This record gives sequence, C-alpha cells and structure tokens, in this order.
Amino acid sequence: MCGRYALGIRASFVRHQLQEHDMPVEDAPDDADVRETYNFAPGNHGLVYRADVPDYGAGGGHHEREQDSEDADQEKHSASTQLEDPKETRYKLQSMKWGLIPFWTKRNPDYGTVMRTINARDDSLASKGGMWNTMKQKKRCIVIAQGFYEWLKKSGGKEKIPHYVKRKDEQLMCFAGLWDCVQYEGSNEKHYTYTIITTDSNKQLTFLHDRMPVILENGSDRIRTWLDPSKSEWSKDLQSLLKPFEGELDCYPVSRDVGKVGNNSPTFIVPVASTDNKNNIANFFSNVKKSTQGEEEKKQVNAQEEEVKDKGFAVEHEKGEARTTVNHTSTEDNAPLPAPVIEPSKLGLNRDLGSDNDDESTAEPLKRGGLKREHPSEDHGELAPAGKSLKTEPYALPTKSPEKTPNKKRRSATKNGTVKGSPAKRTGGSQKITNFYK
DNA sequence: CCAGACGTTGTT
DNA sequence: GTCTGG
DNA sequence: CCAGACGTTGTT
DNA sequence: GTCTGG
Repeated sequence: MCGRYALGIRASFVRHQLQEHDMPVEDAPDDADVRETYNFAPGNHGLVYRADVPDYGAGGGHHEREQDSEDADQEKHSASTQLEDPKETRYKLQSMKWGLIPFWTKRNPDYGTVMRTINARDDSLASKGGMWNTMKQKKRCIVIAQGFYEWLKKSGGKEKIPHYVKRKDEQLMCFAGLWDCVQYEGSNEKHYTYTIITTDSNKQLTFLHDRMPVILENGSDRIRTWLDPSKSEWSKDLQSLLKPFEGELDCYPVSRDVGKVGNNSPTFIVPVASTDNKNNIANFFSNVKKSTQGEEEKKQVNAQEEEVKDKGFAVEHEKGEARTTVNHTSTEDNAPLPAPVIEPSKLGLNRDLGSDNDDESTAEPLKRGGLKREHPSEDHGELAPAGKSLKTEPYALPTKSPEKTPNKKRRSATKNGTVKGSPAKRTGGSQKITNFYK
C-alpha cells in the first residue's frame, strides 16, 4: 500500500502551502533536488518535513571513524539544547530518497533494495525492538504528497485499476513517516532516506485495499506532536497518532498509464471514464447532454474526453469546491493540484530529470519516451523525444563493465565480509528475451 | 560467543 | 546499532 | 507500487 | 516465479 504517489508540485510551492497552515519552514531544498512528478515511485527523491535536529547517526555517528567522540559530544549538546526549548525548534523541508536505509548499513547494495522499506507498519512500531527502533524516537517526519495511488484488483487479481486518493480540500496530504541518514563505509556522502507509515484502511477505502498510509491533518496538534523532537521516547501518545484517516477523501479511478513508472502526466490525478465513477469527466458531459442510448453516447463522450485531454483542459468540476486560488502564475510549470488548466505541451511529457537514483549506477539518458497512449494515432508528434535515434549510438549505454558473476549472491550490506571485486553491481545492457519461463 | 536478521505487500 | 537463535 | 527482465561470449 | 529498476 502506498507504493506510488503524486508530487507534481514544486518544493517552493509546498513550502508556501505549509506555512499557510501554520507549519513553519526555515529551510527548503532546491526545486531541482526533488522529483516533481505525478508518478512518484520508490527510489525517487521526495519532500520530507521535519524538525531541524542533528543527523546523529548521520554519518553513522557511532562509526569508529574519524572524530567520533568529538562529533558525538557536539551533537549531544546541541540536541539537548534544543530539547529543552521546543519552541525554538526549527522545522524544514528536505529532499530525501524514498526507501529507508538504516544508518548502520555498511555499503551500497542497500537495505532499500533488498528489503522493502518504503513502508513501515504501525504495529511494527508498537513492538519494542526491530529496525525502526532508533528512528521512531528521533527521526519522525511528514512526507508531503498531493495524494496517493492504489491499484484495485479485479477478476482475481488479473486486472489492476489504478485509483487516486486525495484530500477533498485540495490541500497537501501529510503522511506520517520516518527518516534516517547513512554514510557508507569509506564515504563521506550522506544519504537521506525515508519511509511512509501504514495502518489499516478506513471504511471508505477498504473496497480498494486493507492498508493505507497514515494521514495527519495539516497544521494539527497531531502533526506537532509527531514532529516534536522533545518526545524522544516512544509513547502511547505517539502510537495513538497512527490511525486510519477519519475524514472523507476523494477516491476515483485514473489512467492506467500511471502504472508505468516512466510515464508522467497531470492527467494521472484526473478522474478517468468509468460508468460507476461519479467524479469522472465522462459523466460530467453525459449530464450536460443527458440523453440517448448507451453505445452511441459512450462514443461521443469518449471522443469529447479525448478532446478534452488533447486540448489540455481537464477539470474535475462539481459542487463549488473552494479552490484556494493558487499560483496561477506561469504556465511554464505544472500547476498546483488538480490543475484547472493544463499546458497542452505538458501533457504526456516526461520531465527530463534523468534518473533519480543517486547510486553510482545512475544515468540512463536514452529511452525516455513520452507517455504512451492507448491510441497512438492521437500523437501529434509535437514532442519528439530527443535521442530517439538509437541508430547512431554504438551502444545502448556506456555500460559499466558487466560483472562477471551473474550469480544471485549478494554481499551483505550490513556486515564486512571479504569479497573481492567492486561492490554493488548492476548488470547493464540487457536485451529483450521473450518468455523463457512460464 | 558469533552470525544473521532487522521489512512490506500480496498471493497462495 | 540491537536483538535473537544457535 | 508496477513493469519488465530473466543470457553469454567476445569485441571494441 | 522472482528480482530489479524506476
């Protein structure tokens, strides 16, 4: 649950929104350090809101390296200083990578890859030990999103229909989360990562799934409690915050295209046609026209909807929702939240942010196609992805010399064993092989 | 003592 | 790092 | 979370 | 089926 969400807004906009909700932001990352996308996936760099406390383990903190004791002392000191005066606590937005890697991880083939740590169960936090132990005391945070996706499984799990869930008031969605900071052996680079806490679904969403992210009310005392760095010990207070969302949310089917991670479009958070979807565009039109028999109407409606999409006009329009008139400024960038107007040229455009993995294995410059539609004929050819000409390239990639050992064995990321060869390998340059198995 | 796990989801 | 299992 | 790969040799 | 990449 909650393995994909929408963050099609800029850090600077988020900062503004938070501050309007009495959530101060003393510092924020550059827009460029955050993956601004309607299709935010694990491994991407997202936005985390947290108390500005020391990283502690940040570099391991307890590693036997360098000025360890000096470091620890200093951190302890500044920590206690802050703990004594919660009112002086500063809060900030920070860019972090989704998929938590504990500070004690030794090397790259990380925990996040091997173990799935994009989520943390509320009940796992309740129990004593475990890997969340250190983080739940001093590294609680809020993960910022516009809303999240969930795939409804139909016909025995064969069919998966993506749904989008957002707040009714169009405000940012605040997930309860945990963060950590790690420095791998022999490196000075800090890696900040986070996880989103999940709990049981509320009644509204049980039809979709049995789990949902913990959503805290913007600017609420609950958020303040959750982020309060002076609460450095796990308590009933804190545990009791991790409950299913009590308010009502918006939830509706969206384009299947969101399933493919490379795709990105503001249409992903817009309702898609479906007969039992009250919010969708098709029904909007059918209400206007209110008439005629099924098939014919359907066709027309669909046609109109496509039209709407292509024109870049897509609104979820109904019951006079109070829309907080937002940065309508430049058409240059993605408009905040269910965009009233969407730049046509923006549709189906992948923002060229490159790979969002900060590992050494980054960069996959080619093959960044546009949004694939179900009806390719609609392509206006307006955007020809640069680098389409694989022909001219000698190789698909300047692959790092493929590791000669294709065995599955992975070196532990948490222990020091003696293994020769470079750590962390990914095999590149693979071609397509069809149906070997099965 | 050391070695190894430390997680979630979903599917069966 | 911390806890559990052998 | 979903989509997509799932291989080797030898040559550059 | 299972693992990796995004």
